[in-house]
Amino acid sequence: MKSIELNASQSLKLWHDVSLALVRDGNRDLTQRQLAILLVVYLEPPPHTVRGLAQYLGVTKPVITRALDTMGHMKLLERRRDEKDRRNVVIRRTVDGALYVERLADLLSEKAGAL
Amino acid sequence: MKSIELNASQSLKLWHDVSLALVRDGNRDLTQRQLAILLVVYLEPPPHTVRGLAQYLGVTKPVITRALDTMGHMKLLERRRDEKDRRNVVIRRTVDGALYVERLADLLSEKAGAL
DNA sequence: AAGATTGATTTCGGCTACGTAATGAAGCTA
DNA sequence: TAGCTTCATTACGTAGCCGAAATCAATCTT
Repeated sequence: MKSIELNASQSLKLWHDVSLALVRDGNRDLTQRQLAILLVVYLEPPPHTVRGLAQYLGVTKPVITRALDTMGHMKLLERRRDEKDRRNVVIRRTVDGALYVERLADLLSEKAGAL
Repeated sequence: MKSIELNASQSLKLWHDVSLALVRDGNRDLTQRQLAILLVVYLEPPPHTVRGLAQYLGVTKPVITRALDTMGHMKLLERRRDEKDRRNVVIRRTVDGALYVERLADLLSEKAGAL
């Protein structure tokens, strides 16, 4: 496995390179908040609820609801009622979302390797 | 100097951690595009023009103009007429902008170190 | 000097996200 | 079962960014 040494200046360059690649790809779909939410759902252990995400990210619940609307429509994740307590909505991963995150990881990996 | 080994999964976690920190800080000011523009200005050698940035980032010129309006108002960078060819606008760094980028670098460094 | 070209900005109508507050729906309590 | 509490969503008015096309200013061409 390829690996690198990473210092402050290089991590900044990594952020620059990846941001640049995302912008060039026309990746205007997700806001910073939406991407953060997506990563939490895919990198933190489930279950995820609206309230939980809102609290974890330090934003209001409508922010989460709207992000779920948008990303749900993109099929990047999925809402499901919690059958144990039907007030809750459980956010679940999807195949498309997993692919999206995987592509981001590939991009990061590629840019990190090029440092 | 602290340094780490970075693979695909870890770089993804780094992105997650930094995104999360930015969202939690209420860092809702800059869009992904704006941040990308800012980093280009601060990490790539000058001079930077509207046309040059637009071409480099693969966006239209009005996108750059508007981003400069916004970030100029935040004092993150500065417009200046090019005296050699007064059609051009040269984008210059500012103290506030440098501090902003530096804080991002610190954040990245901190999160990278914690991996 | 007239017209074409180049660089940046402004205008336009449209879309998306925002925060706050109100509403809806489910579960809990007494 | 009536009334709180909790979770999520919707409503509402505001603000910002979008792309495309029009405009403005400076320079170049001939």
